[in-house]
Amino acid sequence: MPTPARTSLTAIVAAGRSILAQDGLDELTMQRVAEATGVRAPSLYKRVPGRAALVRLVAADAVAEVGRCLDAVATSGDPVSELRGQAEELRRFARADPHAFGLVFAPPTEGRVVDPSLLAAAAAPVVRVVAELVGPEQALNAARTVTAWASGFLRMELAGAFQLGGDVDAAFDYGISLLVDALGRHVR
Amino acid sequence: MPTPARTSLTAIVAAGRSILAQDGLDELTMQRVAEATGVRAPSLYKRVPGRAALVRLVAADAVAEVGRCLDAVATSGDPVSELRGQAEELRRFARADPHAFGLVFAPPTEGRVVDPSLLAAAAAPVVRVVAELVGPEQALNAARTVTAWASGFLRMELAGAFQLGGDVDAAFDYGISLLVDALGRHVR
DNA sequence: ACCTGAACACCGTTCAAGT
DNA sequence: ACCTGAACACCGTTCAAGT
Repeated sequence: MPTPARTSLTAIVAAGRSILAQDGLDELTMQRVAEATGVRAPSLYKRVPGRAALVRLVAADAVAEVGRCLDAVATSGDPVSELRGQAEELRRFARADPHAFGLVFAPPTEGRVVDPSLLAAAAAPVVRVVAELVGPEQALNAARTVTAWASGFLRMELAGAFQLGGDVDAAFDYGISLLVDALGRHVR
Repeated sequence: MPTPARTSLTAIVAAGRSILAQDGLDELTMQRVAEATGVRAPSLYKRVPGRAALVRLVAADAVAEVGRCLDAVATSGDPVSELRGQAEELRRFARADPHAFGLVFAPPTEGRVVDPSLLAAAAAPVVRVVAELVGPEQALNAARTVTAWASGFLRMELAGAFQLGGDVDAAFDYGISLLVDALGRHVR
């Protein structure tokens, strides 16, 4: 006899993101997710193949959110200030949800990669803004440079890797200014 | 009655790095390290407080190696080619030992940070080369920009995050060229 | 059709007992 | 002093049994 479902994939992923945000990846266990969704751990396997897949779904959810944020923030019409705004927006996200940010570019060897099409969608707003700055031919290379810098900087900042003193805010501003200036000069 | 030690901290860390390199972080278990060092798992606790600390020691070992590589490669006397060489050297390391590279800037929330002084030592060769390029005042900001870009780019590359097509080697070259040019122009 | 308790394999960690 | 087997808590996962 059929039984009504007591949870759903979206509820599971939402619970996963909440636990990740609050207590980190190690605490993102099947048991805690089950508890948060009002079900027992074995029931989760009706919706999700296993923990690794769940972590990947949670990461994908975070990537999608980042993409929406990056898109929403680029509305001024001026590519230079839009690109700065996107960098600052990414920094805001990283600080608001550092565990989720840390999952975005986790190496595939740990079994946590995000679906390629989702990564592409999240990167699209940056490519769009950068294209206005350097033109379509170099847009991809330029967007990759900016994205690499921003994600690397934020990861280092979150990891507490800036240990040589100095003003980290100033270093962030130095970096984005250097890139924006260099890319702006790239136009012809 | 005293018993001669059957293993050592250095042997434990070396075994840990080897297992990490070959099979990834999830396989870096106390049991596998114990097996590789010819001892039982509980004995490891005589040298190491626990798995989290062992992972940190392994990460520190990798960071120290990166620092030595970055130092050894900067000998041409020309800061521009030295900086390019350091970027390529970091890429070589990341490809040779992706799991170790992935551990270098792991977020502190996962409990894996490297000792600040070790990070400083590893970064020192880059700061030295960059200082020749932009002068001492902006050396730290500039080094942070280059390091953030390089580590972010390599992490994305290892994560398979470059999904929009294009030549990834060309994107790496574009990025380091843009940075070197911009920093070179920064001199006065 | 979905949910559950019980069970299994595995891991980190502790500790009393051995040498 | 160092090492070990045994034990404990915990987690991921499977599955037969329930509704």
